Amino acid sequence: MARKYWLMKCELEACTFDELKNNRPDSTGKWRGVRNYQARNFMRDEMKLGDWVLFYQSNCETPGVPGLATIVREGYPDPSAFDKKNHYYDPKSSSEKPQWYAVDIKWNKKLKNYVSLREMKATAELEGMRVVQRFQRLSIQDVSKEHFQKVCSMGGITVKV
DNA sequence: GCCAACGTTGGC
DNA sequence: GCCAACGTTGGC
Repeated sequence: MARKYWLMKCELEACTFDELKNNRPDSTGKWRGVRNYQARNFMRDEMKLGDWVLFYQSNCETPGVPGLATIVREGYPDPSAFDKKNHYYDPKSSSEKPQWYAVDIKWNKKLKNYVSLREMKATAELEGMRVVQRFQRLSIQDVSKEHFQKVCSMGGITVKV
């Protein structure tokens, strides 16, 4: 099956890209707390081991992509939805009938140059990419191979895709 | 099942 | 901190 490419948004205060590398066991982050059905479906149905991820930082001074990650655990029921004390607790979700899913991602490679959203918007080849569209709030987005490669080359690295 | 109200996202 | 857009909720 063909490998897929994704963009995952993370707010800076949640976890920076460097923190993912240095502060997490095995440089692996558990992507939990997503409460949007479209993003849920991507995690539950489509993200596969080894898929590439553009790690995107939102809600900060210079939104953009600092680096790459890979999927190391495919969709599994999000445990934070079962935990009453958790901010993301959802009574509609149960282990018998989970509503929400999570994946784990692993730090992979830092781009030589940070690729800002502003640059991406100014790049003709990235036209049509979800993230450059105004008011695009989806936190997990599918990315075409061409767009993925373009962002990597803007970041100063080449990746075997 | 419509749709107004509300909450959240996220760039600027 | 503003505010447009959009997903979700809930009354009817």
